[in-house]
Amino acid sequence: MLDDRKLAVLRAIVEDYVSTNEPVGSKALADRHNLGVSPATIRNDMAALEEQGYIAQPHTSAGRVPTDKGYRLFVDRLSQIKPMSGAERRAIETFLAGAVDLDEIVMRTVRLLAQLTRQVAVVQYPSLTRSSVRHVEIVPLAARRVMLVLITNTGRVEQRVVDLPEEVGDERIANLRGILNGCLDGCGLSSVPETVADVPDRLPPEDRQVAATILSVLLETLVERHEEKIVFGGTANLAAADFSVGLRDVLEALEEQVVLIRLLGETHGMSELTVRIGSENPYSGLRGTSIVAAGYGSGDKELARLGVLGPTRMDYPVTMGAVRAVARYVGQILAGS
Amino acid sequence: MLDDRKLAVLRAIVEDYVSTNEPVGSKALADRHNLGVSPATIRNDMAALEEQGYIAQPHTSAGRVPTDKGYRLFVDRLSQIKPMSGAERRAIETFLAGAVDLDEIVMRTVRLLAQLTRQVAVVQYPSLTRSSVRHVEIVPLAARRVMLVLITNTGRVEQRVVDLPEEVGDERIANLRGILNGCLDGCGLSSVPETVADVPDRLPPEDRQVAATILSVLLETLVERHEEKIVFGGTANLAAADFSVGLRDVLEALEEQVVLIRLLGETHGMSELTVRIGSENPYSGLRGTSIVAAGYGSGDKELARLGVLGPTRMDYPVTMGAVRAVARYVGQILAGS
DNA sequence: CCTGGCACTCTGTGTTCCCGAGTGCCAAGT
DNA sequence: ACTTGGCACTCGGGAACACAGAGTGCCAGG
Repeated sequence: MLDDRKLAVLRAIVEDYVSTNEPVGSKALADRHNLGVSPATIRNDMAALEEQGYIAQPHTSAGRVPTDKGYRLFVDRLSQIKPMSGAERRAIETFLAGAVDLDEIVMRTVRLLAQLTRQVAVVQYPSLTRSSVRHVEIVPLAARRVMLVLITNTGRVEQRVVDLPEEVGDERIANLRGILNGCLDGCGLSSVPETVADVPDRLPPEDRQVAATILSVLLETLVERHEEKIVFGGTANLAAADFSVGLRDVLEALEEQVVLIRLLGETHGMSELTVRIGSENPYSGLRGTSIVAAGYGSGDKELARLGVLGPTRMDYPVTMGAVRAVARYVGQILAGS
Repeated sequence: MLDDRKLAVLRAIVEDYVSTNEPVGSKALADRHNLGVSPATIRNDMAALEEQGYIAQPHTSAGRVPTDKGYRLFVDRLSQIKPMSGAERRAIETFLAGAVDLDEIVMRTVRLLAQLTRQVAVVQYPSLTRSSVRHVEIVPLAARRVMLVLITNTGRVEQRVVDLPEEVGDERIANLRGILNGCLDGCGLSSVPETVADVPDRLPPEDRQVAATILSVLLETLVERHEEKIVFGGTANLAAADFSVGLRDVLEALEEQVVLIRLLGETHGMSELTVRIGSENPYSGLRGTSIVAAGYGSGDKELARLGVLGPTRMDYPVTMGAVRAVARYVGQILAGS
């Protein structure tokens, strides 16, 4: 059905179209790639490819353009991820290593991805639910007010101010803090609720009310922040890539956390690249854009995802290489800090 | 030089141009506003206004368009800030009040501003340098590693991991924490360096090395984060306002923290609105855009600034009203939390 | 099954033309 | 002295049109 030459033609079409941004005709193909056959033959192949929906012509008697289906085949079978050069790798490593805290790691990652791919970068903060407790701190602020600080093993810090029902002295706070850290240290965040369930019972009766208040805020924090935090950058690259579809929709989508999360997609296993091409992706405003995403994490646990978003007409091999490389290095940095 | 009627004509031109986005001619002016004079008279006035640089015509025999100078005069003398309606105020208040921590306050403020003004919103985090210490926490993470957490009175939290030169037991940490909080509580961040200068001397000799390490990180945090944090949102509104100048430049400027900071401008006193029109602003990529900014803070101290950025052709009275209102409410929320 | 040739079909571009909005100026009116 | 109507002029932008060029599909011959 699709012999090797037809596939080669498709590959050539994708590559040329990506680099020239113009519909590509049979003659140009014969010239620029040495396929060893004449334009007429290529035309026949193109007719077959079009027949099966891999390419299309914008108007009669214009060159051909890959369809989403065509890109899909290209990504799955015709292209090879282009690895980063040694110099690039070192640059990535040193750039990321300069970060002092999680916020900065994430921020730098966004910049790096945007710059490497010349596209919009999207990075999700390491998931709260999949990480574990490193420390819980209760800081007295006023007589009846404390600040609850939760530090995870990924370096993420959540803080919340809690108003207490009564005045509580420092030593009682210290006691509660000790108990909490005792039972929560290293505890996976998803199992925090059951772990702390019996804490009030272990306290003297007069402290239970206070403990319950603090615990409820703690649990609330976990739940509310299940809504994962995502940042993006490099939108200036959108303006350069003259978008077929209005980029207003794209910008709107980017500002919708919910959409963004769904875009990065479900977990598909560590360092596994997910590519969503044009209409494959779940949000209608993003027809005409593709997403290349990967999971990252420390060790073998995927903590979150990152990726880039760009026009369907993008250089997939290079983009995929960059995303994969960045995902790996971020994982390393995270594990090392 | 500029009698009342000429000013009225200028005002009418600005208003019409803002609402229609088309050069406005003498006839249209006479029709839409009852200036009580004929188009011919208006033409004379327009000639005078053009002579003095308040308006210009894009091409010969087209209508007139306000120049930056024209907008400036309009803002300074011809317009009145449009206050928010009661309903809008209540909406702002409740929307902001729902935030649980500083990050969320800032994020919500950005959304709010963007939505109210249909422009790009820019919000600076409350300045570290102008706020004061609420609490310093030192959390042991491992034998030779602690996390330093700095909480300011504006709710901002900075954390940093510190590697210690030697193992330090919990009680020594607690001691240091006590001393730090004792002398830093309520201390303005800018005076932290001198305040902690003598802390090592007050410690037993064996702790001095550790204290010095921690203090140096603390000071470093203050300095590094002097680079203020700024977030923005509502870029989708840029696409709607068909920008004369390429919006690529605008997006680029927005992603440059440094530029953004300069855009919001210097302190001009609390709740004072700063308007930068087109070429008045310091970054060449933003010709054709105006910035409306205001300071906000709790009490009478300006902590940071916020504002919006949009095309020069914007509805200044409404925008200024929205920015001022939001700045006030954010200040209130901040003071109350 | 490949290839060269050929007729056909479009799009995009350049040209021309013309309409209309808007101006500047002038002379007359108040 | 200012306002007003009249008038000639200018220029941008849209419509109509023609045309070159790129690209295609098909066919007959190798």
